[in-house]
Amino acid sequence: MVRTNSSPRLIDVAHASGVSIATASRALSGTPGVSDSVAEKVRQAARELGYVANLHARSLASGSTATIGLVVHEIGDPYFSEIASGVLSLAAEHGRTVQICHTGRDPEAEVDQVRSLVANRVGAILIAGSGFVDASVEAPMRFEVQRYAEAGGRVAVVGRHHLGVDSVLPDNRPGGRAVAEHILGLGHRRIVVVSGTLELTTVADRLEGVRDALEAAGLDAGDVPVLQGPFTREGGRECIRRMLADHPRTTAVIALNDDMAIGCLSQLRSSGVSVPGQVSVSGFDDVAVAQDLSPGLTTVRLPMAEMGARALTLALKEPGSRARRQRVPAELVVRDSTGPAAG
Amino acid sequence: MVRTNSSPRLIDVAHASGVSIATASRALSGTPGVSDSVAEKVRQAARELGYVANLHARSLASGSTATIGLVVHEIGDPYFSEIASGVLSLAAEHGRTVQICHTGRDPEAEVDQVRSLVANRVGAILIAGSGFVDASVEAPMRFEVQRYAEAGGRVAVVGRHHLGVDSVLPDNRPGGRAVAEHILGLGHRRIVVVSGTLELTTVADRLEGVRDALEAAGLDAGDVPVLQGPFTREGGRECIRRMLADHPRTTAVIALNDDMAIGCLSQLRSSGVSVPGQVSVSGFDDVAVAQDLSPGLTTVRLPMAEMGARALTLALKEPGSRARRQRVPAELVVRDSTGPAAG
DNA sequence: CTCCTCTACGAAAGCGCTTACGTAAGCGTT
DNA sequence: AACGCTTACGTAAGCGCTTTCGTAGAGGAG
Repeated sequence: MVRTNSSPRLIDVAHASGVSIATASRALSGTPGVSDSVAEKVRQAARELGYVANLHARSLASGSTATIGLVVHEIGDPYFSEIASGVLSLAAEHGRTVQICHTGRDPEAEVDQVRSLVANRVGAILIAGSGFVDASVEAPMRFEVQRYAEAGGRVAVVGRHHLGVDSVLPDNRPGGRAVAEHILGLGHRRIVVVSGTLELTTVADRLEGVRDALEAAGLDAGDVPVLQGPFTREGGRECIRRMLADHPRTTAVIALNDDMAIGCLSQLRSSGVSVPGQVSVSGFDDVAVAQDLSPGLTTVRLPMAEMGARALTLALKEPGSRARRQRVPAELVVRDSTGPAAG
Repeated sequence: MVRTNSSPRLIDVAHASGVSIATASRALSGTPGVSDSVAEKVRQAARELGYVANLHARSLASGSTATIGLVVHEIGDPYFSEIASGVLSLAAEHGRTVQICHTGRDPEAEVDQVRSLVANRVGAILIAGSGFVDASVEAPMRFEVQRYAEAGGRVAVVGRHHLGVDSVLPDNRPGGRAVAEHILGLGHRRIVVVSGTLELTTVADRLEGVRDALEAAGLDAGDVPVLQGPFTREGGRECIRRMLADHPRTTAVIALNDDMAIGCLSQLRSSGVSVPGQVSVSGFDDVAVAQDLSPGLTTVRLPMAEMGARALTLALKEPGSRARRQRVPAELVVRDSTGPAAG
């Protein structure tokens, strides 16, 4: 913390304007019970002194903070940075500051981050990003969140179920179904799914949707290989290399997020496979860059920034008696990376 | 803030372990002067009670915070989100939390954000992103930063001069020169620069570098059109439309950041212009996705995450007697979006 | 045995605010 | 004229910690 020896305190403002510290406090925070003339005098003095309230003292005394905490897996990932952007913009409108933590996709780091936010006594905690299918991995997180919520803290999550708090949930399963139907509708039958680890609920849900479509089309979902890799561009490249080796006759790749899809496009290009001529590729999320790729990426649009903003709105509202859920529709966006199945 | 009625305080830990609150404080914060046996007893009690220190109280009492503030123009922009990622990772290692503000590229919002960080008494402020050429726009920011620094606050900036504080400065000008030399070396002479507003120092510096190369090659820099637009993908698209209309015989586009370059590629593709067959395109920054574009983007690499981390390191160090400057080399990365000039 | 030095701890004074409570003044009622 | 109500302010008690200072007891030196 800055040595505040030089920075004025409330009492300095009070002296300068000839009132008590209590009146000064009320005048500056807008609490009623101060006459207009006095309030203006105080504000004037504060301005002249360059007074800025010490938020730590304020929080300690009042028992409330304007800070909200946001936990993301990796801020460098466009999916999360777009969510963060939505949160930051709305938070600024509400005069609230946001503390961001990233976990590097490590479930333990995640719990640590939440604990540290609790220690900071933030006013609300927002958690973005997939949860884990394995309940035992999810349990410590759930515990921490519940304890915070019971103590009166506000929590909202985006894209995560099972935490027992308010949530903004994208239609992952319907989205998966829509994109798979699109691929099937183009006549593709030799399909491969490129996926992050199935331990993530997001991945599992999207895959579920893909399977729904496959089975609705009378196919055996078991016949469609699911290649797993890191949920990143590099993971996409890796999966394509495996695909080219093990399933060379594939005509369509359904990647379960855009990052992997971008890696897929990149590797296919390096390997001399034309898209969508020989192989069609689809993604999921519609990150900003998806439309500017070549070919433009067919994907499922999720309004990330809006999802972040909505989560914040939920967290700022009075807590309901039970956890609220907001579904966010997923919309298929067809661009140039998918085309009719070759011969 | 969470109603802390239920959450244990230091005094509860002290009682539970049969020591004074002072000893409990020392034991938990690792201050010497407590016997090992007592310290362990206290830690044990804290664990059992699920005690987490109230950071506001701690900050108020000790006059120091573990929080550091980071100001970026737009967190959804990969340039900034990669810097943020570097900062967050290193901060986590130091057990520090990061409060991120984004300004939406509005100089006034920027100053407000800094003020709010000061109010929060953060331990250090990091400012990422270009400054403004116009000194009068920059002045309020400079004033705020100086006041904070004089009060003992630590500030570091990345990619910004003239604020009189420690800085991490990418080699924008040499980078601009390098990429322009590359383009010239490929035989291009009908070149267009696609640029953000010249009011940003980053833009001005890069452009300076480009001009250096042009003049070193014996060309008149005045003959090379500089198309300005928003420093975004959409800006890139817009500039290409203008270029196709006004300078149809152009063979090379030097975009001053990757975002614009991506927009250029996108618009050229929609307009049926082949890259690099008819027109070569280069970018600047080397955002993560640059290598996965089609064609892979020739650009100038800046180690964004490292720059963020370095700025944090500077801010965490003991303040020097004078502002330190760290230069970060810019490295030309040649990929597939640039090729020999046609005919 | 006295004196001094350490060490390990407790008492208590804040850090800079907010806010319950007390009070004086002003005004309308009965 | 006495009473109550309201408004506008001041007094002071904390919020939950850290840290200075004081002190009791242990141990060594003289």
